[in-house]
Amino acid sequence: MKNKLTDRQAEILNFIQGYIEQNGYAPTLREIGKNFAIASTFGVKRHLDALSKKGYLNIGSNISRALSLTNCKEQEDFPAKSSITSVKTGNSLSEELYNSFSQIPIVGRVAAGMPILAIENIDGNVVIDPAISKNNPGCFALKVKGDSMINAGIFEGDLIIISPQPYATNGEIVVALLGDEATVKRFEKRDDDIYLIPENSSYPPIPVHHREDFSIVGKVVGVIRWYN
Amino acid sequence: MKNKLTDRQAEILNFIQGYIEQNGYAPTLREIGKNFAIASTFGVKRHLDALSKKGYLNIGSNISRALSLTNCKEQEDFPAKSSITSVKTGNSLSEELYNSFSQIPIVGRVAAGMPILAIENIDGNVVIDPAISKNNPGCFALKVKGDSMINAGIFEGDLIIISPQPYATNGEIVVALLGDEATVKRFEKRDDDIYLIPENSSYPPIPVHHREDFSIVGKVVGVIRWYN
DNA sequence: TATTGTAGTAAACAATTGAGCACTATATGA
DNA sequence: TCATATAGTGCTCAATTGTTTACTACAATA
Repeated sequence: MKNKLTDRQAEILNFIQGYIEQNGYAPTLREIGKNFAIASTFGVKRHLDALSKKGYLNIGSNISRALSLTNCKEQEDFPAKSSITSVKTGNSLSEELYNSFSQIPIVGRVAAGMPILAIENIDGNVVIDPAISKNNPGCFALKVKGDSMINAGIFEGDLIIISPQPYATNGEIVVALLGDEATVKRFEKRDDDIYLIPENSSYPPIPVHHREDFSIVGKVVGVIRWYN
Repeated sequence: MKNKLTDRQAEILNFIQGYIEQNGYAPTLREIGKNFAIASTFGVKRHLDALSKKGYLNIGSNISRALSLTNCKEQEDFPAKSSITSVKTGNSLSEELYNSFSQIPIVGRVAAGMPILAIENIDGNVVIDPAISKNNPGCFALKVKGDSMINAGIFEGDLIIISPQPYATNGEIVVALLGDEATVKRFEKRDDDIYLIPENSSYPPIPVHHREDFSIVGKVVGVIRWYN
């Protein structure tokens, strides 16, 4: 397992496990800190984040006492190195989820250049079905602004899942760059002319075949919407 | 322990147990209230105090999410209650499928009775963001048929995520049973009249206030669509 | 030398969350 | 009819608690 814990992290993980067993609920950051003489909650938090990133801990964000161990932990007590096969079969769901197989970044803002691929703009992460991310390596999520695709069932605030690719075929919904701006549109090629077609009768198709600042970022492979 | 629980108390105890199993930590007063349409935390708290007094629940005072079951619960569980209840609470279902992660069942077909809760109809599973299933314990997915909600961005073939609850508030999108049929509609209550409103101008609102075969299955908390 | 990862402090902030009070309503029995 | 238990609303309050920013320190390493 590549996710090795530091001594400190292992200690803390151990403490959390014990605390939960004793009390039936998880400790707070401050309680953990108190037990390890860590005065700042931030110091504790970074340990927890590390444990989470390495797949040993689930953390409910912004939720009190929402720590729970993954199934990883129990196995960890004996340091036999596990093969790929056992990782795959064992209790692999949690591992897969945390190995960025199905946890993909949400790119919040879309600005100049090719910022979609920049790490700076990441707004968070969302877990999607592993079956999807497996078929679309490198995929990421975008939060939709505007209403140009409502007839295609893509609304403001929706998350769209993008599979990066520089091309598209007729009828596919794509994310494209037009100069500085990134938009979601339906891709349509007629003869030699290429159009980006909004799925909203209020907006006209955009001819792009003559534009040099046009490029395709990727194909929209999914839409996710959460109410509230 | 001979301290008998009221129906309400038993329901709530059950919910807490399920929540903890699914999330690894206990719900808040408000989360419990939300699931039982109890608006005031005080209403919830008194139920919990009763459960505690009767020996079914440990409550950490002034501590967030510090509910844990006593061993009482498991022993007295489900005396001879109906099969619906046990299916619904999903001890068999959720324990295996949910595990510590957010894999929820997809209910394929919707037919007579209350088949949404029957195991037979399960069509597969889908992984959703843990943040969602955490807030909507017992949620499941449905595959949409028909076009009555296209203006709300819900298309044929989409997966909608349902949080089971027998009530709804104005404007929410719900899955409701009308006799043998289950449909997705927007819930609207005007004075004493209740309507199920299709989000498609081709269809008229359906008045249901006088119908005895009407019931609400749950609230639509999310939509997921995958393009081939 | 510069960079990266780990480890920690201090302080401020905002959201979550349990507790409490006053009040209403309904059903059950004595 | 009166008391009691159950069930709920609407509200306020204060404590708990996770998050974030800015800064320091040390060891390993490229």
